[in-house]
Amino acid sequence: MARTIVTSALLYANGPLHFGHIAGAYLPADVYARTLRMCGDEVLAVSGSDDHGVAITISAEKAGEDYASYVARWNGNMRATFDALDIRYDIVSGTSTCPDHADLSREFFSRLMENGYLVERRTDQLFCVADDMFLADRYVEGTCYKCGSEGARGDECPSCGTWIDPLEFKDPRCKICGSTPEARSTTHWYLDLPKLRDEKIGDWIRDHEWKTNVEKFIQNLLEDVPERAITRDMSWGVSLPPEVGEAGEGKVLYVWFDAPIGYISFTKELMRERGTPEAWKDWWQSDDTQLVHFIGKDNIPFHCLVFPSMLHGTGDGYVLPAAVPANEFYNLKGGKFSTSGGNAFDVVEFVKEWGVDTTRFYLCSTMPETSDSEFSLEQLIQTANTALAGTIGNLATRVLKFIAKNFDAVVPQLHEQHREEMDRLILEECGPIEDPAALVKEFRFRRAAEAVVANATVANVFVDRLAPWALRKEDPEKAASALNTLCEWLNWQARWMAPFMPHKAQQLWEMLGHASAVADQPWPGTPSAEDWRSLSAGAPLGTPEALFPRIQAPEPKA
RNA sequence: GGCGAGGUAGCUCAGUCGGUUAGAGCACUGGCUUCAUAAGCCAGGGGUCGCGGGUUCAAGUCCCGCCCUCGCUACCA
Repeated sequence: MARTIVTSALLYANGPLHFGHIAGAYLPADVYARTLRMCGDEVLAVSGSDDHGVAITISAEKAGEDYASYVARWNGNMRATFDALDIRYDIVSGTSTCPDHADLSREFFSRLMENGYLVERRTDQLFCVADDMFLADRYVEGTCYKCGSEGARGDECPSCGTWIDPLEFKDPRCKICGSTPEARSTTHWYLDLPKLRDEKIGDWIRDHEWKTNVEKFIQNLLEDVPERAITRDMSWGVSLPPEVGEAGEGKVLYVWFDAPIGYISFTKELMRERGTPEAWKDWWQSDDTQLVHFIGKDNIPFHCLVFPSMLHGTGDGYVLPAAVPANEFYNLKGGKFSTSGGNAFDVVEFVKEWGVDTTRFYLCSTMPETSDSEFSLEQLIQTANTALAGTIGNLATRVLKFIAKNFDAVVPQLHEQHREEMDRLILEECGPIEDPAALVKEFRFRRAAEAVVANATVANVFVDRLAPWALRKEDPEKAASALNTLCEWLNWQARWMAPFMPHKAQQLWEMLGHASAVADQPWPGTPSAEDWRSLSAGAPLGTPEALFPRIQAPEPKA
């Protein structure tokens, strides 16, 4: 049995989850996991929050909260959003709350050090006495020593674009409190990415098949990959392992170092809860596992270069990612979703108003797979009314209501003399039938969503060709055979819908008279004449209701 | 400044290794149908593929230059 670890980027616990995140890394992961599970694969889906880092401590202090509860709040927001959209993981944890996280992160550090992939360096950095902390480049500002403009940041001058060395500012200011920081000497550890690259991972990256939008980015990056500091002077985070000695006091692992390790530590946490504490190794240290990271494009360097380097550098046989289906960005009104910039809305409220499945489907059908794409409420409503209500929902009601009125609300009989004609018609002559799962496995979610609708169109064409309302009078047996065929088709339609629209799929499944869960059904693939039928004539059907009631477009707001 | 992505129909987007008349959905127009949620089916109009050069028998696709948009630039899909 194939086994796959599906991860979604750990969300930085510093703000709410918005549609950009969801369309980028969470919904595709969920659809992918649901699809693989129906296909019979074993899947482990992992996500959570990335809780450490300076930005969080600063925001928490501004909000007057302690770090842990600040982080817990955003982690809670994430869980609530997942629930609202029915996005499911085997575990959603957080790097500050997962009991296995700190130890495993330190173990990574230690193993990398043993294997000679860490470099210790002493450098000068600006330290704010008032705030009692070393200042990350971005938290320093001053007058640009090249163009003289004020308000240059510690990393770059926005006026002239010069790369700034904050130590060269004549008038450095702490961006947090405005006081003048001083230079202090500090020791940090660097991940020796050039060495890791040269000792195998470079070849692996070059030879690996990446999604096209990842390929160029990563190959370029590989050319001059720098050493990267993986420690920071602060208290909120994972402390360093004891073997670094006194130099490690008051320091923690840098967030981007410990964050991806969360995928593994969360798995450990889950397996311990399940009572099989060693089972995480079967996933993470097994050659048979397929590791798939769902992320947004901004995370490409970490997941395609840095994290694989770390995994390889431990020498502990960790699996390297098989695929990193990074999405581009999902925009709102031409700009990025941004909660701080006000260009966003409350996802939970939105879903309450427009519906889980409708939202999921629309996001799938507009996902930024190959280039940035655009979210629009008008289009969502249009999609809901045409593809969902018109094509799929109406197919179900036109068939099932007709049967309820004229065929006693049971599966009509297929008369043998019609079998061949019916099969040929619907399987060959009413349009192409596509397998959405095949497209999902290629990470083509947009086309997969289209395929679900296109398959419903096949049945709509079939209805129009046979016109059962006329046939009922001329040749009732043939009408029964046609309607039987349509019931069988709906039986497929519900399963095709399940990974994308779990609730509506279940609702349709029940309308067909099933009591089971559609998500537990094996994936159907595409039908072939030999064995695509499974319903028994005379089996009672459920009550047909509009699957997707049409929605009224809201009055344009002034 | 550096790096990356993008500019294709009114809108949102596909376009593989360069290869017939450049595709889809929505929107629009016309016809058919009346089972169904004013739903369905069929047909049609609509494009100088950002601009200018070049390579080629052949360029949306490759090369050079330019314009515009967006993102990242080390905390945020």
